[in-house]
Amino acid sequence: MKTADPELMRAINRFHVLDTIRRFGAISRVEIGERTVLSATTVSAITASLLDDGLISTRHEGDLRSGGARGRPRVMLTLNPEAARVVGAKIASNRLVFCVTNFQGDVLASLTLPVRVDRLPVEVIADLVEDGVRRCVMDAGLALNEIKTVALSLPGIIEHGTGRVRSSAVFRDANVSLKEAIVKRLDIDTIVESDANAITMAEHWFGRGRDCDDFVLVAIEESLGLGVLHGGQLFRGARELSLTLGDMIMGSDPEHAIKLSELASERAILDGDHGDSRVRDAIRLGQGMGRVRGLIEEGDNELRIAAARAGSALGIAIANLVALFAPPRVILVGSTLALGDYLLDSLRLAFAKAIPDPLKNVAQIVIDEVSDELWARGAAAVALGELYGSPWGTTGPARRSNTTEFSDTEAGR
Amino acid sequence: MKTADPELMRAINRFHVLDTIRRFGAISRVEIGERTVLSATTVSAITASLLDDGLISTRHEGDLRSGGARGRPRVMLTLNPEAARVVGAKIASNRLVFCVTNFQGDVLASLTLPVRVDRLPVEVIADLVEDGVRRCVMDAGLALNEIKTVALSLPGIIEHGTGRVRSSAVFRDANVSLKEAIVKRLDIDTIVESDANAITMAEHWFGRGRDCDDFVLVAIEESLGLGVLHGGQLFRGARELSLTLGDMIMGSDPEHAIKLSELASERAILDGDHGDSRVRDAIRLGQGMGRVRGLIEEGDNELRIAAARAGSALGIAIANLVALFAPPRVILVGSTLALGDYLLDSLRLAFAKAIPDPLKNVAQIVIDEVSDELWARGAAAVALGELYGSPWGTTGPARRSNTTEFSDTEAGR
DNA sequence: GCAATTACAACGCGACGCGAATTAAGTGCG
DNA sequence: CGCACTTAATTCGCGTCGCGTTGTAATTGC
Repeated sequence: MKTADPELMRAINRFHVLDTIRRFGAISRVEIGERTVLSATTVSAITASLLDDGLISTRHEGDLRSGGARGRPRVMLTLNPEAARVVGAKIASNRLVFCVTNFQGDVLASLTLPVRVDRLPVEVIADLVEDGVRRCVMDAGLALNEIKTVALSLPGIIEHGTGRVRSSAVFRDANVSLKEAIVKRLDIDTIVESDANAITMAEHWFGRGRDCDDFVLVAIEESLGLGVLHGGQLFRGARELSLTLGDMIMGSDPEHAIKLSELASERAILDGDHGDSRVRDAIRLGQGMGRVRGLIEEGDNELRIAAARAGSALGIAIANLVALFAPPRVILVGSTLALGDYLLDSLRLAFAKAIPDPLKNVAQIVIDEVSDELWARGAAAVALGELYGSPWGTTGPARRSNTTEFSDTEAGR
Repeated sequence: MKTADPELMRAINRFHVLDTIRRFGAISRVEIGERTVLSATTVSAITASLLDDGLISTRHEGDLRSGGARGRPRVMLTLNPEAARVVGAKIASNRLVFCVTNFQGDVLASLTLPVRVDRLPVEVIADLVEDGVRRCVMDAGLALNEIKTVALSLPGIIEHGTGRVRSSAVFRDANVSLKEAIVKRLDIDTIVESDANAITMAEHWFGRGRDCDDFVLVAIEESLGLGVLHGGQLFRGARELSLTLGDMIMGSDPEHAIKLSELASERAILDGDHGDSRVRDAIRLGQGMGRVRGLIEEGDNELRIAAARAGSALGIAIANLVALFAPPRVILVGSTLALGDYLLDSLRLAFAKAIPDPLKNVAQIVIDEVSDELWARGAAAVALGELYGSPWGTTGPARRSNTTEFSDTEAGR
């Protein structure tokens, strides 16, 4: 267990304040105090330190209290967007997506490389990633040494701590240290994270989970990912392993054990006899499910059934998750959602049937169709989240700024 | 999020020290410092405060360092067993089990009431619980006002915070406030917890999870319970709902959705055509599975198949849990384990088949057949765990003991 | 009996968060 | 135009925390 010392205490409160500023944008100190339940004194001290470190800046406008604004006006605080830049990336089997963001997660540049990395050797993938990162950083008008952290996200079972990829649909080899390969090439702090966790952070920071510190996210793409946000933080297993959903067994008979991924992954939906080359091409381009939807609408009954079957399986799996985690919200994302109601109707039905009665109204299900860029942005958010928590400045006590003290004393009197 | 203040800091470290003393029995201050990674100074201050509050006591013996014990001998510290007493209880459908423990969880008295509470109104059950608590406390030679907390555990979905029972196999009604009913009768602090969480704590404190801060426990009885220990603490869902396993759906088709409880609960195993009255009677007495094992050994093929089917389903469910939580250990408990290998062979086989390759060696499966009393003791441990964390003494700073100071100064010189 | 060794307590330091008092920076009314 | 009023933010002093250093206590070995 982590030992509790003043340093930890400050780290917690600093993060809390910084995160509050991020979430509510321009916000005054008083309001931070109200939201964090820290005293005004403490908030002042912490914000002074943050200002000193250049992580936030002041703005003397935007006080939007109701009309009669009596008293000393509030000084609004915002993140200093220039405080740091990070790169987030999504590695999928048929494309690499990069984005550079500033300190508050605004996208400065983004880049999609539609290359099929599927089953390539790690070293080759790492080369591609290096290339993408360098180009995207250049596009943002930055130099590589201005990037604080690179965060890579990909499907599969990832050891967050070590940056090892235990297994992934996009990797041929198992148990490779992706982090090491990237650090060797870029010499920048690198984080490797499951793509589901990345998009979970994205939803929490920018999307449908902004107002909610506890939710479960299910990512339905080629792989089936799972992200759990618990108390505002990503829930990682005991060994910092990321969670996956595709390996969930749907069936009671080990002889006929069917994994969820065999029912609900994109590959599974297409694995009728659809050798249709147009569809396969569309999938290469990452628009497979849109095409599939089109085919269903044109009357392809086989695909319709496959979609419904996938939806049913997912509905059940989600009900199982709700029974396990009892989250107030379940967010669904991923390219497979392009199937629309062909997937969702059966999903909702199966969920409703499967969810036990006392948990009926525990979880609200939210569908969110998101862009690839948001996934990459989520990876960036993972990186930023770690920056927010790490100590800046001079291992920094919340010291009163000495510089100001001098000028004040001399000029003022 | 909890705001970090000095009080929280002290609570954490105090708990940490107290818990270390509990786990390692007679232990010196230096050793506590090593184990908690707190400085010797801090440990001294905290232990002084704990001594002051009477929660621990010193013992000038038992220094078991290797032969050549040079230097000032270590003073060993132990919990003061008299510091508090709690009652733990297990409420099952056909029996109530109580135990009174002292501050370190030793059982002072225990009591089993073989009554069928199944489907009784809450008020009646509460009456029975009241009765049992009073009798058990008396058996321990104590008065009711010497009991600090009562912790009740029962199967089902429990809201730990409010003490409400959302649904339980032993309750006829849904969504009742058991805590309230008990407090009204006994006027003692009451905790309501799922029985799976209770036995999880029992395994952590006294059983097969002593050395391990992260594990998953599956309780296989009439109901199927799930306990998750994460970082040394019970993992509770966002709403402090306890987790259950029986509602996990084993199947992909919503039309034929089968809950795990329909395959692996004791009722399910017996629900062949076994109206055999001897078996039913045995079940009433809580020895059903032992009898079933006997019948299987006598050649009852139907039951053998049912047991194997249950094992398979459980093996798959456990594999799913491992895929979700990646725990280093999975502990299996519960009366159904009396079936022995008739259950476990198929369980192991199904688990091995279902677990995805990269997670092959993540989790070690441990079978632990435990007594009813341990469940009740686990409930007591839940109560004690909360006591360890709560502030004692005078909202107590780690003050240097004033009393001792006086006598020392006056007597010593 | 004295040195060496080890455990523990006492003291002082720096940092934290908080409440009360103080200063800053506006609005509104006469 | 100026003065009271109001609210925001800072400063100050207090109590607490954990930690490093120093001092003291209680042994063993020679």
